[in-house]
Amino acid sequence: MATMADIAERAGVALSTVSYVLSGKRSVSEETKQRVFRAIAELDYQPNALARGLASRRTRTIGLVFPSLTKGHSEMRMEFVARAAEVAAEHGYAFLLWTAPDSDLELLQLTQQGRVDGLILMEIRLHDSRVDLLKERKYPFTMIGRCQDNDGISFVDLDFEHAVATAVAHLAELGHRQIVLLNHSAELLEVGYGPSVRSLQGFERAVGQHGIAGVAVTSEPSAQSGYAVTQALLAQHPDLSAAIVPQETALVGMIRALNDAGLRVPDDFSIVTLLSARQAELVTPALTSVDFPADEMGRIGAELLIQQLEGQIDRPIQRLLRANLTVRHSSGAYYARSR
Amino acid sequence: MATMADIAERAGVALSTVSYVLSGKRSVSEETKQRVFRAIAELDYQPNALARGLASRRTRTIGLVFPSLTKGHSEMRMEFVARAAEVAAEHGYAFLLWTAPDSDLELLQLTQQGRVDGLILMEIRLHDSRVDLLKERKYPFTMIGRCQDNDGISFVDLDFEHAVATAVAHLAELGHRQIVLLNHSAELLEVGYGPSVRSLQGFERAVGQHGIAGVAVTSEPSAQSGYAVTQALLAQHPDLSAAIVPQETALVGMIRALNDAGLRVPDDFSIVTLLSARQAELVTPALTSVDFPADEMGRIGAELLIQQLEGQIDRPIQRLLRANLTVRHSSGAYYARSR
DNA sequence: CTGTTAGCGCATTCAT
DNA sequence: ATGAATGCGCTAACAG
Repeated sequence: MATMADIAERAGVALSTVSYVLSGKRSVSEETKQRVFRAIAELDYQPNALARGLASRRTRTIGLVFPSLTKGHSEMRMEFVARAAEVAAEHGYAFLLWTAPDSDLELLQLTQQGRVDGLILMEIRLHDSRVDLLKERKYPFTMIGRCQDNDGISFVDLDFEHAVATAVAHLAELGHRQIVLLNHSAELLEVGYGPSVRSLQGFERAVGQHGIAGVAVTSEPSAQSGYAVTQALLAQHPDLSAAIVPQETALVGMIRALNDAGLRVPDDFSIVTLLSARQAELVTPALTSVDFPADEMGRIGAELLIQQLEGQIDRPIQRLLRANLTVRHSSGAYYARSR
Repeated sequence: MATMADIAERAGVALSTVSYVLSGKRSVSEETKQRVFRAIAELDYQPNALARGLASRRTRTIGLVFPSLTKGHSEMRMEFVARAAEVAAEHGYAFLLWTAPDSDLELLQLTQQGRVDGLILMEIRLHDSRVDLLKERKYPFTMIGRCQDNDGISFVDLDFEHAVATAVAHLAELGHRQIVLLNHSAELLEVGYGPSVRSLQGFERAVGQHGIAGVAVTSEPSAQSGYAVTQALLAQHPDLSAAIVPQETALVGMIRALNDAGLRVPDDFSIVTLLSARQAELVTPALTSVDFPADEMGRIGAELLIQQLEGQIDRPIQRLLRANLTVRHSSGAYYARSR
């Protein structure tokens, strides 16, 4: 493998000149440039990223701390990842996927290994020790999600309160008087997982404003759990006629429980999902949804980090996105209109 | 940030001794070891991965070349990625996600930058120039998928012929006399995308063996396309009573087209999917599926590469997995049994 | 405009 | 069992 020294020798210039031709950090005569470029082409030279990183103290690599699979990865999370990786590449950055450290210590170690210039964090809790850690060390990072206190941190998040309120308003307008929020797992709510907590807050406020009855329950992320929870709900609240469901797995269980109870969706029971458009398209029957802008969040998360690393911003940028509600119908006529 | 020199000074030993304590590549007295470890703890030292990689010519990082989002990423692909990343971490490797280079040149450059020790390739075609390229350069890599000729290359792949044949057998046994394969897009078939080609081969052979009529069509990966293709199918082949569907998006379109035509799934029309268990669980109504072992393939893909990098194998390992058929029912009773 | 040189932080060879 | 010294391939300060 050719090195910079090989190029310098072949082009008959100093090693540093090759470096400067490549970086453009000082002017080089056109003729010299051409000689260098020719040598590079002839020797099929490609700069060594490690040596570059070591000398410049910049790796041009960003990392994303990725929640472990075993916790049940949602399609949404993967949309963040895929889009963030793509954006990184567009900006000339490599993308390191780091499965979630069990302890904050491991996260700290990652930051000390010099593999990446900065990190994207996701699955943020209202009070998150990882955030405190990185903040204290002044390590560059952005969040997909947000804490309670976000002073000095760039993030992109969905306005869950608004999203759920939108769903409630839609159902209230359809005439529903008693609706349920099938929230994420009880565990997530307890540890202060932002989306869970804020969805619940938005739900309670909105049902109050619309003067309708609201029941909030949690479900594990599985069809089994969604099925069981729905059965219990139907028994306890026979007047329920609609649900807001922010998770795909429990949603499937709910639909089957309703069907088994003789209720057809959406004729006898309305459901509004909170899913990415990609996911919502895959649900049968077609359901109205508040569209979680997952790829947009992945994109912005990566862009904010890169901007921060390149000193393009002097203070944190905090983006709180609002999701739109898309009314979907089960009939194939839908396809004709949506084309 | 503490460096090895800091540790050496604090422990009162040579820099190289610290290195050897860490690597264990030569014996060090117990007492010296302890002094070094204490210094490491006191200074919160963490080795710099770049310097290590530069000096040792091993990064302990593997890369996965990831098909671009714009081509429509399937849940399956993300399962490969997530599981491979997890396995890498378990083995102490970092995991670089590289969005698919448009050209082979870019792939070549990646291998020359020294960022990774080896690559995992996916979305393999029967004749794949990327594979030829890496093979020619003797660059370490493994495939999730396989080519026509796989001499000297480790891979893990699903036996698609067998998978589709299993589905055909199941449908034949149920009494179906005319069935359709709703294959991946025509484009993928044309470029020789392995799963498409092999699924088709398995389908044609199996329908022949069972003496039933088989119709093979392609669909773009969208509900719209699945809907349109199904409408055309029903018009041209009124005796069709079952389908084999290896993609989730077209599947949704097919189900809706059937419903709009007054056909209920699975009562009036049988569908066997070829999806990961994770995906299949999310389909409503519940459908029998040949379970694509996506995470297993991600795991093996990563493990084969790491074994190869660590010299644990002397010749290629080629794993062709067989998928099992899971019979699913729409009733909630299913949950009770599957628990 | 260009060349020389000193590190970046570590692994490893050569000494002892 | 340990130290000293060299170099991995590059960036950037220094020198002209």
